Amino acid sequence: MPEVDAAVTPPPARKRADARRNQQALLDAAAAVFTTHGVDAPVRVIAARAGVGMGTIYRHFPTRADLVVAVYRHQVEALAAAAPRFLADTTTPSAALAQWMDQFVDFLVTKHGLAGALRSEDSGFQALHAYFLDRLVPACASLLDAAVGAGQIRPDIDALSLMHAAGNLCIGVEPGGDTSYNAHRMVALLIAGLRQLPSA
Amino acid sequence: MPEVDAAVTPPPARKRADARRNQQALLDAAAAVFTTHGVDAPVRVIAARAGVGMGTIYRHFPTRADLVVAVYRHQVEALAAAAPRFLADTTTPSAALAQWMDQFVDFLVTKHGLAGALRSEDSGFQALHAYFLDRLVPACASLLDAAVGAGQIRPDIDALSLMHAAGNLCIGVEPGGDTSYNAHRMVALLIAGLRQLPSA
DNA sequence: CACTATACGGAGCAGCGCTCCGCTTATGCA
DNA sequence: TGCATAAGCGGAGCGCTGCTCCGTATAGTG
Repeated sequence: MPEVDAAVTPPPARKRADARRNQQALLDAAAAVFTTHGVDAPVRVIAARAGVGMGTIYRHFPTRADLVVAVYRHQVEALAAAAPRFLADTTTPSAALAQWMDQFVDFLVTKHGLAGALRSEDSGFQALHAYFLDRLVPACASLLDAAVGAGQIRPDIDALSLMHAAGNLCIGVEPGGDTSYNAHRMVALLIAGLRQLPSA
Repeated sequence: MPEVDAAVTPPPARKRADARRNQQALLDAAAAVFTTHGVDAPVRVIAARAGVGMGTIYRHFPTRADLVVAVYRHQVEALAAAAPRFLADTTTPSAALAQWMDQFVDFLVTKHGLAGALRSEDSGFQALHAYFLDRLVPACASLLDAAVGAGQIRPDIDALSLMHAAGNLCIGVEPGGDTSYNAHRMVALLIAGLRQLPSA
């Protein structure tokens, strides 16, 4: 059955060279524009920066979410992969949870408007929502379960809600923000609240 | 000095009858449209519902925030006024804070998209932000200070940040939402976290 | 009743997301 | 190397927004 290998790496209908080039150009352009103008930047701007037409951007990334996911995929995967490591390297599961959440907050806060987009009901961001949840909720759940198992935090909360809350707490926060509001501290407070065991 | 009364109720350049009528019609229309389509509803829709033209809506309410504030002013004032009552009627200051916050969450959650709008950096919502902060932060601060004074919660958080966080936790929540996420619970968790005294 | 300050209406402009289709070009084959 | 053709490209254009501007209508006044 040599097809096994072929199935794993099916010469994926290798695209034309210019198509691949444009796709990469779009990713680079989007990454740049997202950091300066946020993930809500006009599509035209991204296309212009990549030096392609409107049609091209929509062919490669049918919805805005597809583009956002493609740009941040690496970082999201890394965050998901970091969860078990945190669990192993940290003294207590609840500390691991807190640290991982801090990483999550860092990620969101440095991405101009991403947290808001994640929250948006706007169709076209659906896929973004789905991808983030799919990758990060299980990672969060593993930490949460460990902490619950160790009796360190109350069991009556699910990972989805926790991620949801943490994400919300990051909305509108800018790295260089001059307000007193601090997303890290708020998420830490939330986790502190989780330590209040219901019976205690 | 009979002018004192005149200063309190200065016959405020009494407007034309049709102007007053239209203003009221706009308020009614906006209230209705906001509840069905959210505070981001197209201006044209509100104008049409009130039976007036585009120009009229912008003359009475130059920015969208002005309209939103006008529609919800009563409820916001009531919320602000309720704070001292909660403090008097509740056994402990921190319980009063929790209950008042619950009221705040109720208010936001039942107002389709208001929490999101409050968070928006969008110019034109600035006034909304300012008004809410101006009315509610002092109310929250009075409860917070009382609780801190009673040694029930940690002192290293300001009312503005707390309101900010609670508001964020309500973003995107719909009253009949079928998700597991519950804004009330999350805000309660946050306050529970506040009970963790820093020294303890 | 006439006159004027006040208010009204909606056409129109600019910016956005997204689609659609005629044109261009890379690629495999002879 | 040259050609046929599928694959890909570009941007004009549509529909929907927020918001402005100015010619028109009318409420209030003497």
